[in-house]
Amino acid sequence: MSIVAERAVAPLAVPPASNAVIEKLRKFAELGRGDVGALDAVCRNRRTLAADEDLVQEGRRCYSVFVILKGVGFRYKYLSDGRRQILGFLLPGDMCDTHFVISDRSDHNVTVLSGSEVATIAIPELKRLVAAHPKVERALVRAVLVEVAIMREWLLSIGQRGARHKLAHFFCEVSTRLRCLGEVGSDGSFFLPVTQIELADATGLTVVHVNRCLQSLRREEVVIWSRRHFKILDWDRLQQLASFNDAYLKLDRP
Amino acid sequence: MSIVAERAVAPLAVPPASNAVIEKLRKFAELGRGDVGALDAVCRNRRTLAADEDLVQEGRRCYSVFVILKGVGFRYKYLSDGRRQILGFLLPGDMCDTHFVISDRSDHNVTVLSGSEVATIAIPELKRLVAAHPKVERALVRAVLVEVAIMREWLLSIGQRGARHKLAHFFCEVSTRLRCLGEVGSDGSFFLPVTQIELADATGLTVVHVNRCLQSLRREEVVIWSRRHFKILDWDRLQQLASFNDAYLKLDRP
DNA sequence: CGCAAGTTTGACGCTGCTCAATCACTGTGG
DNA sequence: CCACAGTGATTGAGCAGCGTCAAACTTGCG
Repeated sequence: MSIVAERAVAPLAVPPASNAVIEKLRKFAELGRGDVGALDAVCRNRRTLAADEDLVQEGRRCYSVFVILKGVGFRYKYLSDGRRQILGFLLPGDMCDTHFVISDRSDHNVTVLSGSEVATIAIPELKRLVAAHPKVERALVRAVLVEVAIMREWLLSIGQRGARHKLAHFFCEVSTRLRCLGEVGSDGSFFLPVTQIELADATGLTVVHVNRCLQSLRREEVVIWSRRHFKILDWDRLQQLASFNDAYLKLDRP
Repeated sequence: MSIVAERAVAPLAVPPASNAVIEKLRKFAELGRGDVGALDAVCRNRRTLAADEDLVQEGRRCYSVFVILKGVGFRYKYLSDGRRQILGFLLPGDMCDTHFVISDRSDHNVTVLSGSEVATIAIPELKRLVAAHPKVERALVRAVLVEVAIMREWLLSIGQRGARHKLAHFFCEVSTRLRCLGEVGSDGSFFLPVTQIELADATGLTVVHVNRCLQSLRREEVVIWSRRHFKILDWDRLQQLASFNDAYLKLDRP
């Protein structure tokens, strides 16, 4: 039973000037040729980051926003005793902290995992972009709304679900989001470079307990994993465990 | 030791046309006379609600937004097994679901407590308002940012704090927000019409445990309460228990 | 090869949950 | 005015889910 996905991406259909952000925002609004061009231009300043390099730090002033082009990032916050809560994951195409357009301070940290690629956009540049491209602005606002909906679902999950159910929900959400990006194989496998430590901090559990729960999910042949590669064997069961409904991840264009 | 506040409001300083929303948004932007007038006009359609009447229901279409003028409301979400998570509280001046401007569906419920007064604003009316009054729009966006910051803090709290600390944090946050509204007496007392059931659903604890924790806080003379009236006796201790920092509730105007 | 980071396992016990009963308060109808 | 019901607060007993501590093991990497 191999865990590794056969190449999930479909490179054929991708138009010349495209990247993860463009693909994502296209789902939220009908973008014109000019919109796409402007988005592409604004993502020109790219870099690949070392693991655990913070993009944004609590309390610091920020003069630019970031877009994940490749890899995974997450927001997090510390408690004074050192406990950490992960607030949400950033997948390719996610733009973080668009709110710096209004406020230049952050109340939380953002980091990326091993060798992710991000684009840096200066705030004035972003302002010009949305001013000149109302459809892009609309799409960005929608993206933010989905992000907040995800936070509500996390509150529900962390507050009310039991440990196995929290993990099940996490896998449902992340794999659904990755599937939208074409990064889940037809066999339900995907690559997610998070450690059990991060899984723990995201769900409000301890590493030890996460480990045991994962194993029980493996024993029941729901999810298996091996070195950051996960594979969902029984989606129905997983969804049922999580009482997962993907509605909150989508925003129907009215 | 009486719990009830001596009248905390200062009716003298209030200008003729004002309400909770105007007061709140004034903290986020310098509003002109026209802005205030428009806000006042838009809040004309008021009504007082029966307890536990839902303003918004999950999955339903919505054609208007609501503003809390008096009283308390909250957002919540159910799990399929009936467990409920409260996602956040709405205090006077809070406008809920401004995002209906973009999407007309809600993924969660909103309700108000006993005899709150709300204003209903039709979406097109709100759109006209923000289009004609950029300062109001700016203030509304800021209000949303603070709301999201509160959600992040709740994720941290629910995920990482212990029971007593969750409650302490809850009291810190709510009393700080109420203080901004002038609804906390100089002796630290305030009226908050929530039951221990709601406290439990907000913190992800059970009623029984909430009760025991509250009592331990009372025994230690940190907080006391009696029929919806709370009084913070030892703010420093409470803040320390919660490791509370009010920064996330404020947005410095740059 | 040897270290560092992450995973896995075991033993133990506390925090917080469940179940269940009682008490207190408020509003209702007779 | 009181009996009664409904809602919320309080208490107790018992227990389990999850955390803590600690150690061994596995994998990646210079």
